[in-house]
Amino acid sequence: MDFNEIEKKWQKRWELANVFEAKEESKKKKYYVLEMFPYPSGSGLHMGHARNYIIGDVYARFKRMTGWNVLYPMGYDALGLPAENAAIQAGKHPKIFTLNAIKNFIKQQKELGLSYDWNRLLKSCDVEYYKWNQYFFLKLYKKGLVYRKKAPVNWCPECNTVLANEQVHGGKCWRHTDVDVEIKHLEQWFIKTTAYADELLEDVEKLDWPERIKTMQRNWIGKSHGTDIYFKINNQNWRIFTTRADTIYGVTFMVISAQHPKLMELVSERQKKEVEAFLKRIKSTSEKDIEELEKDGVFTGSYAINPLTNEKVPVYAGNFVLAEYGSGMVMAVPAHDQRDFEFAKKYKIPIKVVIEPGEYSLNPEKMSRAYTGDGTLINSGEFNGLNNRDAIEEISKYLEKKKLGKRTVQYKLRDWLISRQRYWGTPIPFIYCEKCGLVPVPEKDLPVVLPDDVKFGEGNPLATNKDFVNTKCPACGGSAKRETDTMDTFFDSSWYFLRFTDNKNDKEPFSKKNVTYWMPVDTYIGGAEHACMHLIYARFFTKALRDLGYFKFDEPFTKLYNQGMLHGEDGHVMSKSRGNVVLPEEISKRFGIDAARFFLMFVAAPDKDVLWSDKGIQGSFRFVHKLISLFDKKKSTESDSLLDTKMHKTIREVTMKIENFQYNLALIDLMEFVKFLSDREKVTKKCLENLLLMLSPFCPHLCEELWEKLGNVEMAVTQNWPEYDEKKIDERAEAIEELVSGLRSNILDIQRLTKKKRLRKITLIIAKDWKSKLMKSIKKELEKIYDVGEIMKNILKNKDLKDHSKDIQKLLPKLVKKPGLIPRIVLAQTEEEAEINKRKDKLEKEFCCEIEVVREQDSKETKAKHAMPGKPAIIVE
RNA sequence: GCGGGGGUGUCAGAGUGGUCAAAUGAGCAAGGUUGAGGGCCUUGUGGCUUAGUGCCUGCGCGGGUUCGAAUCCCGUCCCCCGCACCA
Repeated sequence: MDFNEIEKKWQKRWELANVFEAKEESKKKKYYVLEMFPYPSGSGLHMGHARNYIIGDVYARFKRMTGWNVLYPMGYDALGLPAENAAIQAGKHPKIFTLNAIKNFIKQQKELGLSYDWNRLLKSCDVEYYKWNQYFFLKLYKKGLVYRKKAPVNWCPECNTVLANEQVHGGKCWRHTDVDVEIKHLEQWFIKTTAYADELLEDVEKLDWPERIKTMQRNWIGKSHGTDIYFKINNQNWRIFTTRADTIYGVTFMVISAQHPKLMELVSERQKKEVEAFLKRIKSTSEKDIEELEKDGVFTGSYAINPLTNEKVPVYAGNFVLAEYGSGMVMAVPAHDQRDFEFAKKYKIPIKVVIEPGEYSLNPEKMSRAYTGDGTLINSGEFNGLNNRDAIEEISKYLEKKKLGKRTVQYKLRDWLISRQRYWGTPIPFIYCEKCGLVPVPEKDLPVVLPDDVKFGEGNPLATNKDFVNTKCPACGGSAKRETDTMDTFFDSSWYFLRFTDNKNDKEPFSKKNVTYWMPVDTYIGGAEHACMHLIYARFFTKALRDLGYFKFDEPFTKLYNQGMLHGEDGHVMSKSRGNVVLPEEISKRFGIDAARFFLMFVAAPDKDVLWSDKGIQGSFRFVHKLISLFDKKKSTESDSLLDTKMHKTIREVTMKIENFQYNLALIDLMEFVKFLSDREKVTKKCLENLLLMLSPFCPHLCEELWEKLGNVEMAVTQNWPEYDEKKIDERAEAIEELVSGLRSNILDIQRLTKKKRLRKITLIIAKDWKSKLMKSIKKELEKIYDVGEIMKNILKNKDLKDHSKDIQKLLPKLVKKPGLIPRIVLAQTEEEAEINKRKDKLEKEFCCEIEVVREQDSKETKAKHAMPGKPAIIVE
């Protein structure tokens, strides 16, 4: 069988028949499956990406077959820095670079057999898409959710432009490795995400998301209760935020962020040089880099007055204080905060203890680290003796009364800095007019089209394009200049899922009807790396648009599924630079894409990180062949209880497991089913059909092919998912089968161990003591009826049993109040014996010897005593 | 630094209080098939022992809770991921 040929054949047929098209008119209930908006990287798609999409594809296919009207679209987050970097370095225009990359992606994705509705395709670099970015930006502006503020940026004097953190390497420019990056403060556009901080936090509870992602979101929003305290510095009030108002008597210095916009106001003439030198030492704006650095700081020359003690303490500028959080300045209590402690030690600042642990006393001279635990207040004036937790409350109240402070709520979540000084993004639709100031582009003048003809590598490409920059003021008609900042690409990915519901609409971003029908996304699939930023922005956007009246739902993604990462065989993340990339097309050539899909879904649970294995896929390849040869078997129309049991049980298990994303386990069940069918002489057509249908989400091409070979005209993808009948599942038939096959392997074992090729006579002695087997069966039955833990608790109430855990099992039946349960199982003994007798002929034939079946009580053999409960003993002559 | 996740057999990975010496696949070994190899099929694959039952050890390391722990708790070591201008 030529796999690549059948892949092409079915991909074509699916496309021609439009089987994956999502339509709004349907009697079925809608289901929206979505994978996170991929960035079409220039290096194409590797196995790691493939795994992600296949996880979604399996689910979408499964949902379609189980009776849902499924929307499963694909689009590309096409704007962004890598394309622009390529433009600067390789001289390729970002548009050509990106469109090529997308073309490649689509081709590769189609070869994977993914069941997207390609009619819904989106590219965020199309004007038809990004004009709606501008539209929404203006809506948010009107709603008062957009503002401008100075913020620090990386600046390369050589490139004459702003650099992304990514373009800064060790404080130097990525293109000019000997040029120091400077920090500039520029006016930037912000979106007030914090306006929704509370709702974003509260609604986390409503989401059916992995608990760890929810935790990360909560931490990211980082709501904390604290107190604003006013310290006088140079006769001006400076607000500082603290969660530890209880330690205010322990303040021995203050630290202002090195990035604080008003820092220079505090710097005295004498200290100016030193501070400037310090600022130069700190190159990058990135917090990551700051926090990896050692605590570093410099005295500003100013002193702050503690509002409660009236003590004068020095103000330092420091690299470990965040300008963006709280007030950008902290009161430092070295005795009770580790960072403050380290700083104080370094600059020989006094340490003042204000909390006593209780069991022992703290000596500021001898402390090796800060004491951050709870305790009783000392050295704190009238608050001495209070427990420190109560003191937070008391001191805050006191400060409020004296108008020296205020209790507040502080969020770690910051407003979203949305402007980028870059070309390859959505132009921010604003105009600067000398007379009228900042003027929004009127909605009717949208879109502001990104010009193609620009120069890269010398300053900001948009700013140097005269045709773009020079324009007329929409208010007064005078000459004016366009905003040259573009939007963060997270803006694009914050609402793309809405556009999929109505991607061709040129009158509005989406119709209310469609968005109401399809949204919210039922299952959203993507990596945990988006746990904070993208998912917060998208949630924020949804809430903001809801309040603008576009729809009524509060949350965009009902359920979130985090897929794991695929690593290369060397254990590292797959990446071109590591050279451990595995390409789907190469694997497909060797094994067919279905075997690859099978392996990827089989190797581990979809949410786990796994290692690619070239050897491992061999097993999947073998399975595919086994499956194909299964179809050469004789087909029978007659079924039996064992076959029914296996089939219905498999359907039950597989259905449940796919629903829960336990693809790996579902595939094991299917493999075992195939093995079972292969070992039988005849199989029914129904079995084979159901098998194919269940396997079709994983190996769609091959299943279509085999499905057709069975004589079916309608495609497998259009079929309904097989249903199971609980009544047809006969656990006992299975148990007997197990017993007999166990017997067989026992005989084989003996053959091997005795090295006798031919056994003359085998005596099977059926043990009288079936207890153990019985117990197991009983327990299994019990588990269906009771919670086992409950039963154990009941047993434990009987004190005498405490030391006899092994006996507990034996006592289980006594606890069973359900009559009839035990007799039914006891009955099984004789049935099993009969079953063995039935198979005797077959076994004799197989081993070419005589087989005798006796019951234990009939046997004089002493060895019969050792007959294993549950398995017949065997005597070999 | 802060936040999140994870350490299971030769390997990749199931299993998250009891039916566990631990699914499944890979690897390795033996046997069968084959002119040979490959492929395929069967069996085995922690240790000791038995024809079989059994016992010991065992899920990063050290403690604890429990009748019972890979699974829960505490401590500890190591690895991975995110941290706001990468998407």
